[in-house]
Amino acid sequence: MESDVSANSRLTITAHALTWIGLYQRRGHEVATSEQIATSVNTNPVVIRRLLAELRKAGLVDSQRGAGWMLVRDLAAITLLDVYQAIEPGPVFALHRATPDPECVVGHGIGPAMAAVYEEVEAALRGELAKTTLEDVLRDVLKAA
Amino acid sequence: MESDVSANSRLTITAHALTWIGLYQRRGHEVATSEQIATSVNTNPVVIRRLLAELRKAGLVDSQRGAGWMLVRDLAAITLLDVYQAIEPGPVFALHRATPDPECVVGHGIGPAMAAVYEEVEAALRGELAKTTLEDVLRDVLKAA
DNA sequence: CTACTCGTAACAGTATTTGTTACAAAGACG
DNA sequence: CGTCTTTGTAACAAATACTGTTACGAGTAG
Repeated sequence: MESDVSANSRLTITAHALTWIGLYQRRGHEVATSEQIATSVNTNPVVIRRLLAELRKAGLVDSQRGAGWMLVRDLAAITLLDVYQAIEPGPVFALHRATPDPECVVGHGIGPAMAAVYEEVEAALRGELAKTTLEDVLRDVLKAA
Repeated sequence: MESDVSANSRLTITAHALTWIGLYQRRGHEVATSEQIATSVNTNPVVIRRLLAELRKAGLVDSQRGAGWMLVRDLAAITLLDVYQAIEPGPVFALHRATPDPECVVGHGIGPAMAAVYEEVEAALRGELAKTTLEDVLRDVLKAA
């Protein structure tokens, strides 16, 4: 009814996947398959492969056919900002879809004014995401168990 | 191609509308019509009425049939956070759509862990939006002219 | 060769945002 | 009282995004 599916669960899913791989590797395994991860996340393996493919482009994970996925960096060296930037290239806020009336004072100047604000907002958002590493996330997860 | 329409322009449009009303009133007019505002924003009047209707619920503006819209508070007393909260009730990030595997350590603990992070991120976002008033926006707009 | 898994295209279903038309409702005013 | 203006909303279409799903080709290991 008001489940708000507009919001992205991509960061949640991806952080979940990476944390799972990290814990699995820490327990002595080489690689994790997308199906194993998908079982924990409760989704389809293709969803996992799609997201992890983005992370591979960003150099956070690597994969091998017939085997599975592995971390390139340690969990402590990956922040949520790294993950966010790998999977969410777009901004949170957008300017006008259609160019406002340039004859109007407000229509002329509102774009740059709002853009300046949005830049600071996104910087604050990124700064906050950078504070948390996946090691922090795993610590919280294990503490809750 | 890469226009990123996923991002919301609602905050931009609404801030534009309020700033326009504020300037119009400052020039001696009582009310502004949705059609006047829509001309400056370059959109349909119904889009303006829909967004301003949300703001009316939040007590930021008022309207009269056959007349138009007016500010309830001064521009200096309205922050972008006020506007944001009036039109964007949902969070930026969402948790899993389907409940993750509760048998898995990660699946069990990842939800609360990410929720805690998201809460701080949204707090930072709100804090940043609260720093700017519509008076600040109007000042920027007039400075650019 | 066989089996396993990744890599990816293709598609459907759902939801949101935006733009648009249409029309009823409420006031202002002569 | 009748007319005109504008709001208040419903209804609909188009564009976009996200998620889930099936299908199948492409590597790699044993």
